Amino acid sequence: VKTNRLTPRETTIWQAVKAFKEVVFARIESDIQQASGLSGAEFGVLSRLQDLGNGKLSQQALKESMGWHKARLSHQLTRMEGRDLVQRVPLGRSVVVVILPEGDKALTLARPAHVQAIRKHLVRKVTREEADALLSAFEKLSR
Amino acid sequence: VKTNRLTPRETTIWQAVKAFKEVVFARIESDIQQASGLSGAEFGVLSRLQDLGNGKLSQQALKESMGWHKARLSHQLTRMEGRDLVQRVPLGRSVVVVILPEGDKALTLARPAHVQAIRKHLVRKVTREEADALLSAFEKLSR
DNA sequence: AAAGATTGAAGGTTCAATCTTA
DNA sequence: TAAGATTGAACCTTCAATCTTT
Repeated sequence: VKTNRLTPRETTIWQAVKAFKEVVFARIESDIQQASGLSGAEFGVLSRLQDLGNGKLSQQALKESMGWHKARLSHQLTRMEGRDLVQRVPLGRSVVVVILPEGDKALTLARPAHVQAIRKHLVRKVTREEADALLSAFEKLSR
Repeated sequence: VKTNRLTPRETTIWQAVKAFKEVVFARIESDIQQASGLSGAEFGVLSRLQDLGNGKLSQQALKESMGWHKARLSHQLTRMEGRDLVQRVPLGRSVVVVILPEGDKALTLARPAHVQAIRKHLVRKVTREEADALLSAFEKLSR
């Protein structure tokens, strides 16, 4: 059948999905920001620099690990250099990204906040069974 | 206990949630854009103008129905006026927003694409039971 | 003054076009 | 040339500051 409208049930699902997306991420990122001044994107970049490269990583490797497109990372690094969180070091035709002291300091503040926020706003809010159900549903939906 | 790291299970949940958020919305908005040229935000504004006000709504009412802050709507309307999708009409100290022919045309194309996209990328991918589980989990998480 | 709205800056994201260096 | 990266434009979002009209 050719329909132009969602059923009430479909509408409910769609609304719930939208609300979830907006609310949960906003809360988690807000907690990280309060604790460290870092945005979610900044935290992601800095953690990978520290975890995967001990504070130093090629832009190429950083791009892969974030799953980002080159332009996205480039713009992000430009902003982060402006805030003295990282520094770019040209190397041949590529670039190495290095954490600066400011970035390191902020990351130290952000790490525990990140863990606590995910537990508070996500993990602890559902039972183990509900979490399992979410996981299997998300797996099918993201395929 | 004071921990600085998520457990493997927590990490899995967090990754799944992030993947879900990025993938599902990107797919749905991409389908709408292909069919009509409208972004998700534009589609939201135009649908409400049509559904709630028959093509014409006060900016105030539009803001409420979108659940947006004033600046967000103002910037959005500025862009949409630039694309000739809507027009602002000053009225006392407030503003009435009117759909223009371009907006109406695009909306006609977008509506069926929106419905199909939600079914294709969301509703049909999970069983009824899984959808119920998602709904109850989202309800708890968004509170 | 207060309500309704706009503006500018800063951060984020995507695309296409461009630069740079091996 | 081609890989690695940058740039500019357009869109999106938030915050604080600023009109504007009653």
